[in-house]
Amino acid sequence: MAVTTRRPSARERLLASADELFYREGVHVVGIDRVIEHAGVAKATLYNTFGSKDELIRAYLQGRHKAIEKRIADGLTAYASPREKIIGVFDIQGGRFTNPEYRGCPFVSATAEALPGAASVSAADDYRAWVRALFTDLSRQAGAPDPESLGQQLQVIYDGIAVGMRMDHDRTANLAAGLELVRTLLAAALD
Amino acid sequence: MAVTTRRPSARERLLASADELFYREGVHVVGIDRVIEHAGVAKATLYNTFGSKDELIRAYLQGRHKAIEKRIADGLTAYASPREKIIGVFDIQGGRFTNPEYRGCPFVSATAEALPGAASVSAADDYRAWVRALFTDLSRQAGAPDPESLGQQLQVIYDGIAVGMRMDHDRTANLAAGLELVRTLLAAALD
DNA sequence: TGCAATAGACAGACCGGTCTACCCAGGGAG
DNA sequence: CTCCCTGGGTAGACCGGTCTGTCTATTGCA
Repeated sequence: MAVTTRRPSARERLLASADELFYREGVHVVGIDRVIEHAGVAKATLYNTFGSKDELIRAYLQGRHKAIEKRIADGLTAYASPREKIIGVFDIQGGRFTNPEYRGCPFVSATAEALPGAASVSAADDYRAWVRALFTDLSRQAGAPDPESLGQQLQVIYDGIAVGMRMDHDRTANLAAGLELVRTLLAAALD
Repeated sequence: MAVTTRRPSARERLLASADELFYREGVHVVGIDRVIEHAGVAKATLYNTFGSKDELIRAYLQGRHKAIEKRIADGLTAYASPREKIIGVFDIQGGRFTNPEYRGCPFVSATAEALPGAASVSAADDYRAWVRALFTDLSRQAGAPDPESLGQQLQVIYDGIAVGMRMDHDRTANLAAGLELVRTLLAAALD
């Protein structure tokens, strides 16, 4: 009954390798050679599959985006009201943030020193638009009088937590402060 | 009566060049050769003066730190109460944030892909400790029941605004959301 | 005369990307 | 069943360029 364990394709191994190395050490620091060596894939295969390092970075970020989307979509089913779902987003992501392997928002890191036209920039744009739409939609469903404004404020908190989680030593205090901030904001905007 | 316009020292020119290039394009992207060329200084002088690129980055970040400290200290004299001073920090920094040349928090950018022992990391630690102390002290003076918690929440907002300012297109909405968030938070924590 | 600063060659490593040559499993065709 | 071909993958040399950092030799000024 065991499923035949198919060896992952070269593309899958490349993406897994890029995801691990790019996130842990940074897209600029990690070179192509290390990605292919860690994936056990030839260099020509990388360039046949992705075309350039920039496109590999894009694929890596899009994978992160999809994973976050799925994690939040799955996690939010456990929360009932829109208001609880907003808290839920921070709870779900907070679980990731407290992971010792958390290295900050991959989109913030990848675009920190990116050139204007880089693939990472457009991938980050897509991600941030999705986050904002998520918060704005939930705010609207929760009956906020100005859902755009509330959504943007929630994103400010979301970003602030992620930055503090990467740069500060006391992650617990940071996350707690962010959650407290969310509760205060919701009480003021919805009650 | 004109002050004799002394030519800036090599150290000063190097720091000014590093500040401009490192901030605009990033500490990893900009190489030593561009820094010295823009400063009009020989490479050997750079290494005699700073010892390494890492130490030049540290000096660049320390200069940013001092400049922010001075700008806020000067600006805050225009605000009377501690509570107004808290708003004042965001007003003062918000003026920088809306500058079209704003490229995000230099400490966030410089440490985005830094190796664990890099000079940028310790410089960023110093800066963040100062920001937190600033917010915590003002919160205490404002009579907050839990100044540490309020200070940390203010830093979350501070970070979130900076990230949004770098990554989003609509900076005005981002800054407005952050300021609104600060007012809501202060009303809840101090009233 | 002495010292700091200069220009610039140089070293050694690494970068992204290209290219050649080879291997080998799978699937028709005979 | 066997043969052959195709196509994806592999290994790794190689390219031009850039990186940080060192060193030499020279210049200009006090």
